[in-house]
Amino acid sequence: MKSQNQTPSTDTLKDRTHERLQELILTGDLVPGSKLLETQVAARLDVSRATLREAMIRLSEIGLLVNLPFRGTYIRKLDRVDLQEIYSFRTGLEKMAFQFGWDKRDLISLADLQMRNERLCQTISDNDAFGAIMAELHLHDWCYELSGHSLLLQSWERLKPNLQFYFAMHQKAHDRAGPLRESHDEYIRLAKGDNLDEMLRHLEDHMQQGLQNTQSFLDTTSPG
Amino acid sequence: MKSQNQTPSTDTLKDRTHERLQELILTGDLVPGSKLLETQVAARLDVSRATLREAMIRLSEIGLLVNLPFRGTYIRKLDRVDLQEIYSFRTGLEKMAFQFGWDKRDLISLADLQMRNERLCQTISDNDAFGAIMAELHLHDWCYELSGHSLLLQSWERLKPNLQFYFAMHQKAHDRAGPLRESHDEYIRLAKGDNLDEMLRHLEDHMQQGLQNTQSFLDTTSPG
DNA sequence: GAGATCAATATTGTCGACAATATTATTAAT
DNA sequence: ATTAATAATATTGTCGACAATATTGATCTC
Repeated sequence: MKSQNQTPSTDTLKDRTHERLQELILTGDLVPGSKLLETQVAARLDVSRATLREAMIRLSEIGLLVNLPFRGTYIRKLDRVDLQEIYSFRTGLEKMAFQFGWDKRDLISLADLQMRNERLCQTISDNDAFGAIMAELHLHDWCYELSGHSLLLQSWERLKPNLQFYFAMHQKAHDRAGPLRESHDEYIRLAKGDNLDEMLRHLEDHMQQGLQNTQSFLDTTSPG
Repeated sequence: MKSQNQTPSTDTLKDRTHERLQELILTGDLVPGSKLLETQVAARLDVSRATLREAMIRLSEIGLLVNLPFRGTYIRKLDRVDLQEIYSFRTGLEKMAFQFGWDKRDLISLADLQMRNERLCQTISDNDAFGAIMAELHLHDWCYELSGHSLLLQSWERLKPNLQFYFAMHQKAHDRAGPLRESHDEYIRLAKGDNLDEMLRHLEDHMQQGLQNTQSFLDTTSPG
């Protein structure tokens, strides 16, 4: 009667703990810069310390947590320079993605892109701030999936939570803070077009604009 | 009398285990594709399973190990497509590094570059294959350090062990397999010059050549 | 009263044992 | 003899306890 190795048990407690802890960080439930007490967090998530520690390692690798041996693990702090690095690196990655994927575009994938943009516009119209963040990231996922480059995709998947972190903090600060409705119009237009260089050049602008938007709230919040 | 928090205990057993295990993989002591039995490896390294597991997670994140939940952890396999991805991604990263660092070059850093190249030539002359691998990687470290971009550097540090892995396997296959003595002459010349575009274009060729060299042995070894 | 020295507490690092799952060996049925 | 079902074994996942280190608090000296 058991499903046996039909479903080969892909879910470990460690993985679920990883997910839930990331959620807690991205929600802002755990405040940036604060120390994470293993016993306390383990109790809150109802897992053992060993399991929690395994989950935390991956978040430390990504950069959402910072681990100091024997000293403790801290939530990443908001920092202007870090944010700039995230964006400049992201720009480079996304340019790579478009270069790798440019010739792989077809009607199906372009229709997919169109859909992702429409979903983004929808969430913005609905005033669903969190949904808009997720929808924007999902829109940008497109080029990485298109590229068919697993290392590139992995790298983006590692970077994404950090972006999401800043987005969430931004959103938490002033609560009308998501992307603008027409912010991706040019992006989509060029992605559908046939001029790669123009697309790459636009990416710089697009990212710069995104950085400005996200960066703005850092002045008001943390003076350092 | 105790040094106290003068030296804030940066060394954990987990970290040393991580290093040693990576060493074992890169030496080819643990054969590609083979399964890693936790009890066995833990005994060999004289650490507990919990400690070993924490060390393995980081190696899995990098890609040197592949973890299947409840099934086990395996040494990465040699694969032609993977190697191509490593190289194409590396090309993109290194182009980024040169773009970020181009204006930061000065006499000191260029002298540093020169020294790294000389050391590489020296190890090649000495027929020190392993040393040559390390020296070549260290030469390429230069541009990432120059860029001053921590995310970019991190990304390179993650990719590097995988390259080293293929280099080591190559070297193990036919044992005269390191980089050629003059392979970096053009690279150095352009890095010292004032034409970024030319440098970037050369990078493509340089990497393509490196790929060809490293890739060659895959045919003879593993047919798949 | 400020600063240093040492004890007490809290927190992280490491370990060995148990539980859950997968793999292998055995048996039974056709 | 081949395949399916089941028992036995091996391996990974998870836990609670102990050891090592850091942090806090108290005591002492000047």
